[in-house]
Amino acid sequence: MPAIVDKAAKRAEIVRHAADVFSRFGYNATKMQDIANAADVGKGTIYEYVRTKEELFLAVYDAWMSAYENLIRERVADCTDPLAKVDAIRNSAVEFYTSRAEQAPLLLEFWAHALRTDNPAFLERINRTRSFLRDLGSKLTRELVAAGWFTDVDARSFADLETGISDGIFLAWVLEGRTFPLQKAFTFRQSVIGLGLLSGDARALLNDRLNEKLKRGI
Amino acid sequence: MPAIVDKAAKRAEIVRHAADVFSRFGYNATKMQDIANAADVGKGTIYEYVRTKEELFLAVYDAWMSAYENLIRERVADCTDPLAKVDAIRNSAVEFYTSRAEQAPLLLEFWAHALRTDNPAFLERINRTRSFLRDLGSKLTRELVAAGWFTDVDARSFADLETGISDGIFLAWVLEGRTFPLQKAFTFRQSVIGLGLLSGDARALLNDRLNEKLKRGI
Amino acid sequence: MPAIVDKAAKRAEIVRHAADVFSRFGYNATKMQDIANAADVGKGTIYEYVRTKEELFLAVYDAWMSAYENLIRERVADCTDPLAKVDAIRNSAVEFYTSRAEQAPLLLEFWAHALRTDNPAFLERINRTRSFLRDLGSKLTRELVAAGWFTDVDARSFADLETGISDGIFLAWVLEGRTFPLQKAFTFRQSVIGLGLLSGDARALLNDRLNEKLKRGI
Amino acid sequence: MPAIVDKAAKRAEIVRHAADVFSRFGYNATKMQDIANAADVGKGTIYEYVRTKEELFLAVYDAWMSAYENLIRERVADCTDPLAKVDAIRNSAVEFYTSRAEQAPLLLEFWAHALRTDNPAFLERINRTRSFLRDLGSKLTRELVAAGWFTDVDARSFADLETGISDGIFLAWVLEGRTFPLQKAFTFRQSVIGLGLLSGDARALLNDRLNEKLKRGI
DNA sequence: AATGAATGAGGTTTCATTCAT
DNA sequence: AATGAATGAAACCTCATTCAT
Repeated sequence: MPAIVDKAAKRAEIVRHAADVFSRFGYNATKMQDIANAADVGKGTIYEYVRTKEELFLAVYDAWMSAYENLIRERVADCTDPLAKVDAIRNSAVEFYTSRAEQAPLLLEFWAHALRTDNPAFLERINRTRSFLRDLGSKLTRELVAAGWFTDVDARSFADLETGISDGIFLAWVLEGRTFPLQKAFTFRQSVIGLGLLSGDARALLNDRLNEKLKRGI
Repeated sequence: MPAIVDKAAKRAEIVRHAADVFSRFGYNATKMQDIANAADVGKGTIYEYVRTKEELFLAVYDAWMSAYENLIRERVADCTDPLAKVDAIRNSAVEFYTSRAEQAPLLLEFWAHALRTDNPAFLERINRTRSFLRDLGSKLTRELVAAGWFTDVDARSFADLETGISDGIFLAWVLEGRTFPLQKAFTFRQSVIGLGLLSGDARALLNDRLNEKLKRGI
Repeated sequence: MPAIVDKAAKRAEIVRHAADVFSRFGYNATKMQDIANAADVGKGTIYEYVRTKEELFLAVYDAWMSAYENLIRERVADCTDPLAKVDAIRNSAVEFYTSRAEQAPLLLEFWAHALRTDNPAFLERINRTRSFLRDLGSKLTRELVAAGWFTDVDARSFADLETGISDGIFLAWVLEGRTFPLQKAFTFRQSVIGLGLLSGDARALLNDRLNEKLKRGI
Repeated sequence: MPAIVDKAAKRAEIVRHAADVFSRFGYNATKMQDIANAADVGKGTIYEYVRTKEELFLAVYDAWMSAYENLIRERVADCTDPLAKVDAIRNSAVEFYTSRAEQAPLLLEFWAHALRTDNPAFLERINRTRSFLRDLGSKLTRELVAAGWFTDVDARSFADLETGISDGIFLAWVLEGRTFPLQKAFTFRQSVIGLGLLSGDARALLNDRLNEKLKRGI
């Protein structure tokens, strides 16, 4: 009886180990041999599942971002209330990055690499997630505006701003050695943003609590 | 009589050319020979002014960030009004990054590199600028609060958030191929943030204009 | 079924070619590419069997000295008479060096290198052969004293002196461009030494023959 | 008034410092800059007195060997008795090498280099000292034979053997890290040789003392 | 399918030497 | 005479990828 594992499963296994090694040593310092050792396969075997080291790098990023998107999708699907969806997205981001704290620097390497390689698949994959977040954010923003929670705002611009802010906080978190709690930074940010966008009625309801958070800081 | 150009000037000259070549091809793809050619010196000459390729990379970043800090310092010094200072900082950032659009991807590479190299000077240099921005931002935030423009807010947290947002917008701008005007993104961001932090009086004064901007988007 | 040539055999093959090239051009002038060409393998292949050029140099010396020790061991094992053993050792040395005349200068380079490198393995390897010769020489000297051939002499000191003399003659031979027959120098040396150590009885037996040789010279 | 030091004196000064640095680091590891620093002159200045690094190496060796020859010449000139001259030569060698123990490894490097370089001046310089020793030794041997101290022996062969033995002992001394007293090894060697060459009458005179030394060893 | 031996292009850095001042 | 800035040839070693088994 042949082994039941199919090609896709073995590829995923290799990618998983590659993620591990890349995370630890960085893309450049990682040798294909290291990955082969980690995955407990021969060096040549990797090339049965992946064309180049670069493709492996892309596969690692793809796996992460797919997991990220799925996490958000699931969490958001569990909510009916748009405000709860906002919380779900924020929490997903915090959880995801926190749980992958060790891998975080690799994301920066990935972005840097994407800007230099000839292979367009890198920027494409990055933008797939950006689109996902932009569409989700836009839709949600429109819901919040429609529900009267938000001032009338350009949904697309606001969604992009939100994504940018998340990335910026993440960047600071990585560059400062992950020395502050991501959770708090995201909460603080939400207070600042929320207070700005809240309509008169919503503001009357939440003003005190948000102002208190602003004052307290991270 | 000594030569007219001193060592420091020649070093700066080499760094200038290195910045050029690094920007075009990226750190890894750039060969020392390329830089030597660009600077019209022998390959060995570079090593009279710089110990390693890495040190040259650091020197390039240092030159940029020093210029960036000086630009902000000068612009801010020209203002008396705290709100004008806020504009000055924002404009400095926009101008700086816009004028160095071609070099922008290199900044990402630098950050990625800083997280992987053993040389602590990289993260140290990064954090020098972060500290500068944090201190300046904190001071300004406190002025704005004291002047009654801002709600009472934790100055340090807010300054960090602002820096993070700027970086995040910059990141999006770079990753999306600099296809949107940085200026507009910064302005939109300021509207969102401003609206949130404005006190009642300030809000009454500016509400309509800011709301209009929020609605318009980038 | 595995390949017929195992790693050790291929390594030995590479070392053999390295010995060749090193001998011809010297350690410093030899490029790894030269060795690769000689061995008809890729440059990288060498590094599959050897970590550095230095290690290759050591391997060459090790191969030679191991062969040298083995030659002496075998020749001595074939003798029962202690005087025959003395001849066997002398002849081994002469044969070995004569058959490797072209390689001789490399031995000097090896010694010089051993004194400068940080790698202690070089001096260790040298001293392994020295110990071998010292032990063998000491044992033989004691046999000759016991058998009444030699005056009572400190065996260890004498063995060391003998090794030193051999090296000295070898050195002269190399530095003078191998222009005199090693064989004759060794024989002359033995006459001088022999005459000195021979006990009264032994001297009476051999005096005329040895004196004749002394008078004749090399 | 110009400085009184002439070119030759300054050259000697540079060579002196070069000897120092070469001795410490070895020929290859020594950089011209190191020598310039040690001599407290500019790098270019060295080239006013010496054509190449190799020539400097030769000059260092030449200075040493000239001093060595002169030492022997003077010591021998002080003796009338041929046996005293033998002692003088031996003592000169021991003193010279002992006083330059730190420089000893460089001699090996010099020999190795001489065998590889295209420049014939290296081997020529080596052989000048060898000739000096050979001539001196031959002459002395003939004196000792004539005076009845030595058995009739081929003077040239014996002188060469003696030089070889000295070099061999020196070699052992260097390779074993100068861990034994050169003096004792030379004395022991003389006992062995002396006992062999001494004529019947001389032997009768010295036999007991030499045999005692043989038994004692180094 | 799995392997790992073989490959060789590629790049940073060193350092002896030159020469304009 | 003295200098030291400039030079560029030179060489070790790495490592992604291939391919015969």
